[in-house]
Amino acid sequence: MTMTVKNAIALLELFTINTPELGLSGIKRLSGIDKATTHRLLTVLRETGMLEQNPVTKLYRLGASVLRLAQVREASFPFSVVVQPILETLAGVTGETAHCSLYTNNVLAVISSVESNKANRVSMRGSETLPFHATAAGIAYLAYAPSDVLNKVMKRPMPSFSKYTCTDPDHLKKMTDVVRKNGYAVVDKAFEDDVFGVAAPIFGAEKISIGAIAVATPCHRMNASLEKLLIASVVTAAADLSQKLGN
Amino acid sequence: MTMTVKNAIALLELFTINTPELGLSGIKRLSGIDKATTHRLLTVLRETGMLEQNPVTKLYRLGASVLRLAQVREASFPFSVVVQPILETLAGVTGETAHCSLYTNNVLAVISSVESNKANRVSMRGSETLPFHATAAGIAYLAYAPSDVLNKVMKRPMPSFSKYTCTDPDHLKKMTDVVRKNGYAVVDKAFEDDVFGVAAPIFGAEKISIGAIAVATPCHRMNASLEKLLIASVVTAAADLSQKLGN
DNA sequence: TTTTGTGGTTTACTGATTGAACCGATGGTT
DNA sequence: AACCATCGGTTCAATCAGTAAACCACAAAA
Repeated sequence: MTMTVKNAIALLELFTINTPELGLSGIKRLSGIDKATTHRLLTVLRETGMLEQNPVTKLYRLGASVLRLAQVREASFPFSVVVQPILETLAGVTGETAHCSLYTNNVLAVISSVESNKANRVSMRGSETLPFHATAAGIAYLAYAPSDVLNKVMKRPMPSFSKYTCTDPDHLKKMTDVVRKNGYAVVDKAFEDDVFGVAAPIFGAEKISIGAIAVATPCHRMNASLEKLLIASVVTAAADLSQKLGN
Repeated sequence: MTMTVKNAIALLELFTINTPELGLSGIKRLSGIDKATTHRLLTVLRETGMLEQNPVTKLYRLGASVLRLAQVREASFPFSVVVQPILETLAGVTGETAHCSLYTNNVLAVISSVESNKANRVSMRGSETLPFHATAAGIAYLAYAPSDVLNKVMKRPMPSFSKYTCTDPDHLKKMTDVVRKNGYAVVDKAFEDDVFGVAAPIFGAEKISIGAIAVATPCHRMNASLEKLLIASVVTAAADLSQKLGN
């Protein structure tokens, strides 16, 4: 139902850091929506300021309206501004890339990240949304998410990103059990080869997770003592954030 | 046409800094849309992450999706991050409240502002969008806007906010002529009693304005030398911003 | 008990949405 | 120059998704 609105929002979601500008044909291709429909949706989105169109290249990009909306949200429910220093501390203490993601639209959206200053580090460019089943952040989130979210994820296909990706629903469920026991998630090489991730959930009201805070390290740098440090730091950071959010 | 999407976006625009959380009935009241329709739109917006709902109070608020969208836009077309220091300088030099707004959805949306640190100052709280005909920012923008924008504004009713508000289309047009001659706009007590505003347009591609940068002062503090300072500072700031935006 | 307020749901009807086909322009190939 | 593939954008009849009125359950007040 209400496919029209869903389609319109879906068009907005096509714009990413790697593809910040798109033309009509590209949008049609990516969305799979009929070209005429796409064009009409784009027109409305342009008229409402959600999108802007470069008059010469005809390419569309996200408009000023999204800035205003984000501003309103930040003013009433500060997040980015609260997360930023926490991530900076986390990245500083661990020396690795730290990021924070929130549940939206059936994925985890990376809202903020601070990259390690080591030459060999994990970059978040191109990872704006994280799959639940293949990332530490995803597993950590799922462990404390409303139960229907976990069920939905288990029902949907779980694409494999590496030979270590968990693709079995039962296995996934067990991993969340472990997280609930430990309070954090550790995932090795499941999303990207050579990336080791540690994450802990961040809580909204009623002990239900709303996202996760995580640290990602190149595998070769991993060892037992670093792992200990990462876990302790991430757990602290997540608790700190949850508390600052007033929950 | 495509009223559905327009309505959906309109619902998002109802959330403001002063009313960051709204219930179904309130949204229905503000939007004038049928309750069932409103509810279904809200449901879709919630499912897509544009809105979140407090499970206990049932109130809706803007969701994490808007943060992600804003992040994408900022990454590809930095604005807030570029404007911020310029506004800080502007507010510092003039000692008055400075703000920057962009054209969206038939209004100027205040994207960023830095308030004066004087006790008696102009606050931007509650002024998230500015009417064209009654603010210095609006006039400055209109003077260099695509001609159809000015025509549209002149055709629509121009509500009066004070006894000095310009409500005559011809008068408005003349004001924009003056702006084009001077390069800046000066508007006295037209939007709020006791507020004096100076603004200059900021340019995108092709010498077409995309918004404005402005300074607002309590009237009683105004005098000829302060006006000179404001004008010079605003013009400089706007030019600086336009140039930094790469146009 | 009745009224008025929430948030939320169901229904038959209808008008808005859809998508194949089309258009004109642009740019590269042969 | 003729050709082909794209591009962005438009048309219009068929149909399907959205609408609005009425309804429900609950809570607080009168």
